[in-house]
Amino acid sequence: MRYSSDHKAETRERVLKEAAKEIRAKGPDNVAVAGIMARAGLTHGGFYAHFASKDALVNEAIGAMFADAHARTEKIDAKGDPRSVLRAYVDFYLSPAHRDSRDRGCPLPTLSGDFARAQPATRDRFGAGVEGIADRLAAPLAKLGYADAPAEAHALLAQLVGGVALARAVGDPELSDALLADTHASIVRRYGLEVAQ
Amino acid sequence: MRYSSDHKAETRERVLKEAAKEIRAKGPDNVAVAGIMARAGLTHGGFYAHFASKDALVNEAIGAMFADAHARTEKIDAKGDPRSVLRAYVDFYLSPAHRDSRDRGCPLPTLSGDFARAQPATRDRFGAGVEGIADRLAAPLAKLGYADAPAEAHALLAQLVGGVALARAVGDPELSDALLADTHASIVRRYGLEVAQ
DNA sequence: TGTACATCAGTGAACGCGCGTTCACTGATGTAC
DNA sequence: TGTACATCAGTGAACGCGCGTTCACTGATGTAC
Repeated sequence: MRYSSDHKAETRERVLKEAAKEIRAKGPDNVAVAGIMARAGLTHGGFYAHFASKDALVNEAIGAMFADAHARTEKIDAKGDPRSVLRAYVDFYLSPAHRDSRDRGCPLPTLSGDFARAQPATRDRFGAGVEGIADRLAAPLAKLGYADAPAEAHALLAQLVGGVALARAVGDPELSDALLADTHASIVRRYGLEVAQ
Repeated sequence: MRYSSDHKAETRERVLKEAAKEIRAKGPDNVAVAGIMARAGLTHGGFYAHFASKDALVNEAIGAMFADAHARTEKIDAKGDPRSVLRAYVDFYLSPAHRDSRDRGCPLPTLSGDFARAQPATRDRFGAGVEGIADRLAAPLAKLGYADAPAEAHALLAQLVGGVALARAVGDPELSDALLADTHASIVRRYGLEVAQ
């Protein structure tokens, strides 16, 4: 069955997208090649026409995950006021909705543990994703007058990631909500984001 | 080979301890029953005389992990001045040494991703560990006059956990060091911990 | 005190299963003539 | 325009391997007599 010239590229893209979702939801070690291919409407045998190995897929999926998360919050940057931008990020990031949708949200809280044990090439890609998100936080922080905005962005990102990571891992729903709310309040207070929104 | 009456309990404890180390280092899905038993000087067949299943072992190992991490930082609480206590925690937590010793450090940065996907019983145990550490941070915060010390402790713990989680996952050593240092500086500034230590 | 037996922590072979990977094959379509 | 062939994305059976779990067995020691 021969297809149009870009059919293969489209299939590859579809597999990558499914992989990016599954990996965020289950972690790289708990997704199976056959499962991802089935989600993409294919059988597992064809996988190796697109990727050299499962590791290679995971590696490439990292880029897709960050791109996906980025696209989801893109319009936030359009708000002019840096305080509003920052507040919108923080509201989204520490929301119960974000906590409860691992497969569509930011890869950092779910996967930093898994990738701490991964190959250097994989960790480099992950690091690039971290810097990408930190840069997006640094922009409004710089506008707000923070002298070392990149450093401030690191500290803020750490808190966002930790808040969601803990809220997701904890069994008790009340504790989970409290972790989100308390982290949120701390950030809002620190950066003077009360009035924004 | 019949042994002294508490021999079995000692063996069980040894297996648990090895499991707690291995799980922190590799994640629950990447440790094998046979491997843990071998580290404990036994063959894998005897495992089920001590634990009902691998899941049960992981469950019990969570308690051992938090107890181990707690023991490692126990003397910090002895410092009287709450500012010194807090500063010592933060110094330890965000140190390169802690980042580089996953198998002996705090379970939160490494395992919150894995346990977000675990059984409710497992997540409840994990949640108890989170609250235990948060309580230890809340004590000095309360002494420093924070009105809602438990909430403040949640926000601080989130930042500590996120900082280490990111620093461990990232490939570039410079970025990793920067994440630790920037997070550390942010906390020191916020809680006025410059003078202490 | 000495002997036969029961106990039970630990051994090691075996099982079933899921998964990553390989490979011979299919069959629709573009291309050469 | 029509026919034979080459291409190649995708199929599905099969492989080897690691792992969780089971189970018949071992053999040192406590206990009953």
